Amino acid sequence: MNSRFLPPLEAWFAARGWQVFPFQREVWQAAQEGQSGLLHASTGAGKTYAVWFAALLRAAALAAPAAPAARKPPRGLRLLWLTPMRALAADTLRALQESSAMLAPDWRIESRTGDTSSAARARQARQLPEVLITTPESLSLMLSQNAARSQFERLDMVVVDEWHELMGNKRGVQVQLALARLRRWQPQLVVWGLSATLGNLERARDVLLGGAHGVLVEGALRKQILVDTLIPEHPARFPWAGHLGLQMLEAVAREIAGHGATLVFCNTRSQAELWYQNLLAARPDWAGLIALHHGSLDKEVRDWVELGLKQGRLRAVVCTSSLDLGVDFLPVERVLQIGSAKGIARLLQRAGRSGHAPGRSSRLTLVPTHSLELLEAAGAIQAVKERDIEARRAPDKPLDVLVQHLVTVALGGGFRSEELLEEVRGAWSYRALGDEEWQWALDFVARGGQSLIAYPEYRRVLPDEEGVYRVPDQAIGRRHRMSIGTIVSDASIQVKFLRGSRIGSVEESFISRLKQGDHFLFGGRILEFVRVHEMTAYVRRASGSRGAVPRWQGGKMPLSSELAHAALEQLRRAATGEYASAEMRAIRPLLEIQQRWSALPTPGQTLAESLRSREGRHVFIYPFAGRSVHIGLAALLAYRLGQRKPASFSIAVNDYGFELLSADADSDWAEYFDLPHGAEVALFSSEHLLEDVLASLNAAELSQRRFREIARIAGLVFGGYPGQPKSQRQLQASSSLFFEVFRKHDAGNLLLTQAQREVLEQELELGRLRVTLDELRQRAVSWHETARPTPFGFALMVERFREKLSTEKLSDRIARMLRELEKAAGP
DNA sequence: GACCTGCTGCGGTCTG
Repeated sequence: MNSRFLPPLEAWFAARGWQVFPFQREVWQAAQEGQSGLLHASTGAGKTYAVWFAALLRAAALAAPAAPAARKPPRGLRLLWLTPMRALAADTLRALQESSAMLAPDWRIESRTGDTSSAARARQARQLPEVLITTPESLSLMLSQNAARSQFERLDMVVVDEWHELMGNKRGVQVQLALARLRRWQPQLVVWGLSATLGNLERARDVLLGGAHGVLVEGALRKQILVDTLIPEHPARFPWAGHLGLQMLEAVAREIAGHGATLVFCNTRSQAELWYQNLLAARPDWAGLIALHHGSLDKEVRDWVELGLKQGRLRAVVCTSSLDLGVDFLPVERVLQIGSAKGIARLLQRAGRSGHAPGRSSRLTLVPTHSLELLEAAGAIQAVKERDIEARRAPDKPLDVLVQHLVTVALGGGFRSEELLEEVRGAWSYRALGDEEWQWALDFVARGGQSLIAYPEYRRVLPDEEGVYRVPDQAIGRRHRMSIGTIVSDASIQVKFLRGSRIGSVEESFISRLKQGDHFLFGGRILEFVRVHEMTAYVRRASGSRGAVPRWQGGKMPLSSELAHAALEQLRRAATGEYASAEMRAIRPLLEIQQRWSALPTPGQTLAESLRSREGRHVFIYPFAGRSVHIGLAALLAYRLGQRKPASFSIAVNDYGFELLSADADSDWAEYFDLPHGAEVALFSSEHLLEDVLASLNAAELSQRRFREIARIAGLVFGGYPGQPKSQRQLQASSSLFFEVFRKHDAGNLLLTQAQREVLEQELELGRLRVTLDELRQRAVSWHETARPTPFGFALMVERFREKLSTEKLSDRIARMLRELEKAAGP
């Protein structure tokens, strides 16, 4: 490409009254020189950038040496634009088409996800448009076509929008593998990513580019972001625990009434249902002006809500992360976050949903649901000011995604082992893939591994006489294309009115607890359950205002380290009497009770509390490391204490700390924490950490759950044909069958190893657990025997999570039960 | 005196 076309490009923009920013010029310059990179786009919509990039390519195409006069300019795909969401693809397509008359009148600009008619697909199969907007899944599908290579032969540039959303998960790995393939076909390929603010932008660039050289361009437009807190009117009477936060209902309703369109973010779907219902009850005149939006509602319902937001018809929408991304809702003026945002990145993302136009600022208001969240709010506001934002880690060589990719490539023209290995290692996540691991994956798709040799449906890929691996059977190819992707969703039950219109879906377990005639709250309405037929629950509208609320078994996100540290820092200041912010002044009375009865946990000192109650002996410890670390830590300590003296513990955790409870109130195990500094160090040792963690938790059961997802991605378990979903139970049965077969007959199966690794790394956050142990060993323990639960301890006592761990000998247990019986029976 | 968590995203077949 030739840089002399940069000035005309700028003139082109200027003629349309579009401002050109210095960082934009930087991207153009770099891309024209054939460089790849990452643009840190802290503000602005991807679709605007799409126009910039298309303009750049167009200028370059015009600059290329003219084709012989008689010939038409060559057609074919030039720019591939990847977005993580279909809604974004549609939005970007619209923006590009609006400028296409001026930009490139003879270019076709299409989206692969927009028009999925067979005519459109056939046209694209013959000849791709010059600009194609699509998703990671669709790109993989294209790579699975036999003629894939020729479709991409003219490709100049790939841009990955919202890369921060993809890089940390398996969808991002899928993108990495696809890019490695495109780069191999087209070594000059220019790849750019657009990313929101992350704690590790350089790494984000490296992951995208497979470690190859690239630039990082800083988008200079820094949006003003205002974060504040809705302080409870009577902080002293605000609950010490709880997550629903309906005490704030009136205050929230007043906020909504006093401002323009508002998004009300909730952390869970059932919470959103309850808030929507309660807001309507508090302001009946808002019927039709407020709406509900979450991932289990039917697409048609959600589309209606999104349109209403866009057109400015709605005053407020109560939602979950379903509205984190997606098209821009210009009218949104305010964002409310009910309960903990759990992380700074998420908070900024949500804040950015408001004031979505140049020059306008974003405003987010935190709504605490219990007292300690005031502390989190104070920390969050500070962290936002300092832009202390979480990093994202790319998964490390997930073999399920690799196995899927092998079949995709075998379908898309076939591969030779050594060549594909080299290509795969060009993807960041597989840069350290070992030869044995490669051989294992190859063997797995060729024979199904050791234990499945007898089953032809697992011989998915076979080498021909020339050593080219291909898929030998059409049916296998069809099945594979139907299950491409890394998103595994649980089978759920459709909810429909008797007349047939769809409302959404709930989990099977919830419906199975309902009897005919029972009422439940879903989609913002009270429904009466009628019957279940073929994975569909039929309902009718019900009168009344009460009903059970469906619970969905979703992910459990822990408080991020950044936010936890920010909260702990606020405690450090409070310990020295510094209460500078409104949040901290509101929580002051509570923290003073905490200090009076015990002490404040601070970054330099671990607080341990002990309490005797009717339930037994409690120890509370507050490392502020997030709930998943606390689960591992609590189980580990219980295990290590149990090694010294047989005991049985109940465990409770939250994001701030954990509780160990032993029913034996007279036992002296708790005093281990009260010994002179050094005695507890052995408990906090990170020696034999892995063994102890595995021994202390039911790791097999956790792995089995993980394995369900892995089996789906690796293509072991087929989700069923559209319109006839297998029930949850069927899916579980087949994946657990594989799990058992592998464990018994194929212990070296690397998918099993991967399941265990994912549990340790993602569910228990072993790395963070190790860091926490190191911190705990270095800090002094401040030990307090208290007469009653402190504010921090109370929150733990009401946590419902109770995990039994018993290293106690059966006889001791029976003796204890007898003692209790005698006590209960009286003299 | 206080309480009752758990997100999001995509894709596809067959017939005549």
